[in-house]
Amino acid sequence: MDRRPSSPSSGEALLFLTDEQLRQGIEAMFFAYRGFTADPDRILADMAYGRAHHRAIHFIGRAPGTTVNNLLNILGVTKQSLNRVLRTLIADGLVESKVGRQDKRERHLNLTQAGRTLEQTLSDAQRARMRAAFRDAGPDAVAGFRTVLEAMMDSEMRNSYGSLKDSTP
Amino acid sequence: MDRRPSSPSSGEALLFLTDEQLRQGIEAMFFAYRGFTADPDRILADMAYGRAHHRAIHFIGRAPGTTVNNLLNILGVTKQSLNRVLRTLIADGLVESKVGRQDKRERHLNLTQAGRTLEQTLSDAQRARMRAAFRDAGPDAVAGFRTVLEAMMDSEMRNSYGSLKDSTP
DNA sequence: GTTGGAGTGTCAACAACACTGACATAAACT
DNA sequence: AGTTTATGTCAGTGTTGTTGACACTCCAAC
Repeated sequence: MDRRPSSPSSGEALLFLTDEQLRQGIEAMFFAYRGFTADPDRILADMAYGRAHHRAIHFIGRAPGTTVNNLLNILGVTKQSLNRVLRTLIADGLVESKVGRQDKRERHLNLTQAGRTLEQTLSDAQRARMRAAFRDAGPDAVAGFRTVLEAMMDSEMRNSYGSLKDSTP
Repeated sequence: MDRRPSSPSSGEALLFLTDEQLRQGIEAMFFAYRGFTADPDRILADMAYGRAHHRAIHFIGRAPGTTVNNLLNILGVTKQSLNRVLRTLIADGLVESKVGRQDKRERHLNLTQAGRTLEQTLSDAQRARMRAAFRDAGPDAVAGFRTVLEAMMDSEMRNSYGSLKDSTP
């Protein structure tokens, strides 16, 4: 019903995207995301951790000293959900939580040495796959990949993403 | 440690990917996937369904008459997990299951009219976002996006993806 | 032709991780 | 002093994944 054959009509540089092309994009996203999380999932399955722990560790490693509230915004989960994960990570000595100096209500989160080690392990597996995919696809494809992904984010997410992207020049 | 500055050295068209570039790719994937599922998730939250129902409906709509086992391979979950989802969808009259004619062990799955309607609703939301992202990014970026995603899949997934991709010329 | 194994689908119970709602504490702000 | 903000916790619920056990069907070897 929404199907437009690939016959241009106006003078603009419009993209005529068929239903089928869009569905293929959707499925590519589904399968690729599964591949994307497969390696860390395998590693974490052996420990008592899951994907939620991985995400917390990743973003704490990425923005050391971040507050709980900031992490909450990045991850987009409830504080109860995050708290369950953080509690186990702190109890297991992978993350440390320090009361803020200026604002003593805040807790600043950092990875311990053990936390950094696990972060490296998980991240190595995921980066290896990403590196292989990037290498197979070539530089132009990588640029396109990034462009489409950024366009697919919600605007609030784009803010979180952008601040992380710019934080390490 | 793995950090290589962007200075080419050999004659090959190698990509020098810094740790930072790879991390950005990982985060782009994370945030984009959230955006990608956000719209259907919102719609499904009002009904008694979740993302698993969406996936089942999508792939049944995509490959009508498929068997439970085939769906299992595509989705990559246990048959028990899929069965719970299918049971509710069948009970609610969105999917119908017919015993195979040749092999009576198999069940062939199809969307009912109501099922097709829901599939359209969910798919419309997701396609709209995908279309907007594709349009913003441009044709070259779209091609790159697809290339990288295909390279990121596991090989078994690539088979499922490929067969779907080719099924509708 | 019967038996045994492989393939397929179903039911039950459990674990992980998300959610809401309510509440407590401490610090900061006005 | 009263309100807001940041964080943590307890209890309850829902979705979605898991394993284990079991029934039915097919096919092939005996």
